[in-house]
Formats: sequence, C-alpha cells, structure tokens
Amino acid sequence: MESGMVSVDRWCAGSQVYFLTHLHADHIRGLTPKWTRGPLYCSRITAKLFPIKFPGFDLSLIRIVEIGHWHSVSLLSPSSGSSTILYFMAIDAHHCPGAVMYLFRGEFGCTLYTGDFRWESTSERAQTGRTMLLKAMQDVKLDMLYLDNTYCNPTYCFPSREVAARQVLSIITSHPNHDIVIAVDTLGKENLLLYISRVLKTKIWVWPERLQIMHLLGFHDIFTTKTSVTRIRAVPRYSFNIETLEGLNTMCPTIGIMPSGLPWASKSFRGKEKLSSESPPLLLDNRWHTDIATSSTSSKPNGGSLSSGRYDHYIYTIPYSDHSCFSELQKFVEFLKPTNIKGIVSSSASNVDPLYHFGSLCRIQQASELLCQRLKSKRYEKVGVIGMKSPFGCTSTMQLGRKRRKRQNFSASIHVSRVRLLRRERQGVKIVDTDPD
DNA sequence: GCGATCAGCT
DNA sequence: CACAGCTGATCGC
Repeated sequence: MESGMVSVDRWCAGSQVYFLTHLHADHIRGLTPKWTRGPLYCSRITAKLFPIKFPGFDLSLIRIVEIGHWHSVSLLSPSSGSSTILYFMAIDAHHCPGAVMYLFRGEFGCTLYTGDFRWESTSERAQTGRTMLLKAMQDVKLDMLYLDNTYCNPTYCFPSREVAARQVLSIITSHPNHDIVIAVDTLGKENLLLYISRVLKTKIWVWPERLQIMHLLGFHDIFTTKTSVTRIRAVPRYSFNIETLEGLNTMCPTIGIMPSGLPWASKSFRGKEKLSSESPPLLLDNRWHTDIATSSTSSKPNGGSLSSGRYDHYIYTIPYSDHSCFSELQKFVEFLKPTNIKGIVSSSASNVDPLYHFGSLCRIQQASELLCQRLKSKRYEKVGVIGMKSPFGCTSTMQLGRKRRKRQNFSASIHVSRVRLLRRERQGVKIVDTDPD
C-alpha cells in the first residue's frame, strides 16, 4: 500500500478511506459537515450521534463497522492502479459511547489502532475485548500497535472506574443535604451517572443538549432538565470552577465532583482558591495515585492527608478515568506482544514514548535504536505514518491522526519556529515517503 | 459576512 | 502539567 490510502482520526485530503474512533473534539478536528473526501467508517453508536456533531453531514458517506466482525474494502494503488484488500475490525474501546479500536489486516501486515481506550483487564467488558482480539489475531502477530499513551508513565496509577464510582457515591451519601454538581464533557462518563442514579434512585439533571445525547444513547427516564426533581446535576466541565461553586453556595450548600484521571486536576483550581480558616477542607487529596488506588473505597474528605495541604473547600477530584492507567497499558502490551509501538498522543512533559517503557515487551530487537531515531525526529511531528514490511516484500504506509498536545517550554526563538512548523502541519502536510519513524 | 482555524484558557 | 472543549480573535473566501 502506498501512503495516503487510509486515515484514522485524521481528516486531511489524500486518503481513500477514513476511520473515526470516537466523537471527542480532538479526534474530529478537521472534520466538517461539508465532508466529501471519502467514506467515513465508524461504530454504530458514533454514527447515531454523528448528526448532532455535524448537522447536514452527507450520511451516505458513513459506513458502520460492527464490533467484532471482519469487514473489508478494496483500495487502489494510486501509482500502479492495482487493487488490494484491507480487512478491518472494530473492538469496543471502553472509552466513551461509540468509541472503538480498529484492527487492520492487509498485505502490509497487522496493525491495531486503539484510539482513546481503557483496558480494565479484570472487568468483564475487557474480557470480551480480549477474547475478540485473541480470536482475530490467532494466526498472526501484531506488527504495529498505535497506543493511547495519555497516561503512559508509571506515575499514572489510578483505580478502576468501578472503584472510583464507589468513591463518588460515598462522597454524595456523606453530604445528604448538599446539592451535588458533577463535571462531565459532552460525551463520556455516562456509566458513572447511571450508577449514581441507580443506587440513589434519583434522576440526574443534565443540560438540554446533553439530554438529547442521553436520549440517543437510549437513556430515557434517568436524566432530566428540571432542576426541581433532583439535587444531583451533571454540568459541563468548562462551567465548573471555584467561582461557580462559590456562587452556588451562596444559595444552597453545594459540593462539586470532578471525575478525572489527571493527578493534578485539583491543582488547577488552586490559583483562585480563597482560603478560609473556619470551614474544614472538603477536597480529597490527590494521593489516590499511591494509596487510594489500592483501597476499595476511600472517600473521606482529606482521608489521605496530603502534606502540602488543602485544595478547594467545595470540590472533590476523583480518579475516574476513561483512559488506561500505566499498569493497564503494560498489561495490554504484554498481552498483544506487538513488534512495534507508537503513541497516538504526541510528546508532552510527562507522557513519554511507549517504546521507552514497553520496548522490552516488543518483539523487535532494536527497540532502543528505534527510540533514538524517534527522539531525534518526533519534536515536530503531528502526522503518523506507519511503514511496515509486508509478507510480499513491499512497503506500506497508513496515515494516522495524532493528538495535539500543548507545547513545552522552549526558548523564544525555538518556540516561534516550532509554532510555525506546527502551523504548517495543521494546514496539511502530505506524506509521500515512508516514514522512518 | 461566514465558516474555518487558531490562541488561550480551564 | 492539560482529560476535552469552550470563547474570542483572526484568516481567507
């Protein structure tokens, strides 16, 4: 296969088929309602939600990929004109509704693109995925793994969502007379809300657009837009801050719950925190990455007694994450034993290269060599292209989207040149050669 | 004027 | 630090 035939979460011109893993904003950047570049493959749930994100989108371009089934598409080599068949399967990514990983097989070999995913290896859901992957790859090795390396660092350690959900519930039940606001995005963390609703036998308020999404997802009697019927509200994360909580507390005692895998999520509130010596601190410390992760439920305010002190009086951060933690990534890689790995999130301060941590788990002998090459060339990279030897001796490439991450600290001149390079990339770099990466 | 893209922020 | 995603500025047709 030549370059530009297949794109995943990447929406530049030049591919014959386009794959979407899920509908979060950083994976659909570049996709517009006027899309005409080619067929777009996605899961059934994503297809159902699609018109909300892209009203007026030509739905005849959407191809639904059923989870757990092999699909195929014939692709044309732009230079030789010969055709080749791409086989692909979607596997539940356990991230947000509709999120899938894609397993590709073709003359280029076997590639798995996880997109954003959570691999709670002990859960029943992950067992299904494990079985599916085992069955789909029983006779082949995985040549390339594109991995959600959001938390690909041993410092990222957090419990399963089941455990985190119990922590959230415990906080709510320990504040029986408080209003509760929970920060959520436009998609994701539905299971947390469903769990709260089920156990507490209460409806949960959501904003009108979110209610529409809940209805499309099939949740009809659980959510409401009437504030009078419940003390629990799920609110947009961007509306969730110290000022909002302080404002709410002038009217009614209210606590906020921030479900996030980011260990520093609570710190972002510190800048605006107004210290009060009278009321006790309510925020959970963020040491869950060391102790709470291993305890069943620990939701007592300040239960872990962080030495650096208190955070906000109203906001609890809970390690409820839709991305895999480091140990889960490790298990995933051990399970798949890929020949090579590449992160789908480009470099940032604490997200290091998957090859650095998992290179020894790969089957390639030259892991360190590859890493050296990568470190030299990755700074300005946005677009990933896989190049693999096929069983037939030709080289193939596939264009893949990369998440954009905030830039690091650079000197002014380096920063400027990097901005320029990044800008050029965002305007669409066409990959012609096989990437040595 | 409008949609697409980007910077900045949380 | 930045999960995902908003707002407002700017670009380009």
